[in-house]
Amino acid sequence: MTRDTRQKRAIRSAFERANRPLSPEQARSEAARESAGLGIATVYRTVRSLLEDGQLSLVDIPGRGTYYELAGKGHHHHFACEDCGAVFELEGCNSGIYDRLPLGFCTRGHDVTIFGSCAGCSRGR
Amino acid sequence: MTRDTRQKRAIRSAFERANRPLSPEQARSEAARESAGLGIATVYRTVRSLLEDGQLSLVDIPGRGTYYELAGKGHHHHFACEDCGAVFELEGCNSGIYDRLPLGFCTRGHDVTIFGSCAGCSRGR
DNA sequence: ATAGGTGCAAACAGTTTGCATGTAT
DNA sequence: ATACATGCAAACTGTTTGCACCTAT
Repeated sequence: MTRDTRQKRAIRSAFERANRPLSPEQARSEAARESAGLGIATVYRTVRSLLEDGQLSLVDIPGRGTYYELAGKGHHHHFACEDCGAVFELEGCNSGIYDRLPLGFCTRGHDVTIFGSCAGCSRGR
Repeated sequence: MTRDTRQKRAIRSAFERANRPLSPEQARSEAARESAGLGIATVYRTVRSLLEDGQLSLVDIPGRGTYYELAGKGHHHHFACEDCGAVFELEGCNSGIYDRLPLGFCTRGHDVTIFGSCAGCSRGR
């Protein structure tokens, strides 16, 4: 039902190569090195089907829009560098986060983004 | 330099009345009760100037876009109800969050959203 | 009177969809 | 051969901007 095309291979391997979240446009330009002329609509369609397949997961960075990353890495959060714009994965999660929920609320998940400067950008500041 | 208009009063008081974050469209329809025919562009312009003034702050809810709330409430986070769509403020912040930053990274802020069911929606489930 | 504010529509960015063509099966 | 996938352009949503008109000062 789903065909193995040059474009899909290129997109999947762009996410495998990058070990951090990519925006649709970043994914397109990375994947285009392997599949010239790749259209952005194909990226969106492929990303969506990989999402539904559980092969990718969605990463929403406040103020920066939607990124995607390889799924299956376990629960973790993200770091957005305010200097160079890159988004990184942070391992693990210290959740004292749920302690203060108001009465009657129940929780199904959470989302944490840390902002600052990455190692490359904070060096020499 | 900044004039006191019916529209601005209506928008500001919409945020004062709501004690939770509002999307631009929610703000428009709330404020329109006090200022009929209010245009969405005016909401965006007013919200932006209130932001710059420090009277509002921006709340980005992953997967749901941009909301705004009255500023000056101290550091806190948000809860997004997956059933009714409402966004709530949560008091305080349990930050063990920074413990795991990779070497060389430095932090300037963070953003936490909790997803689940609010008290109204989880009652009777 | 006049500068700043407003509503409308056009312009934009990001994302989705329709359609004719291309291609894996 | 055929059905799914692709690229392009049009459509959509959320947000911003230009402009003629309006209004607080």
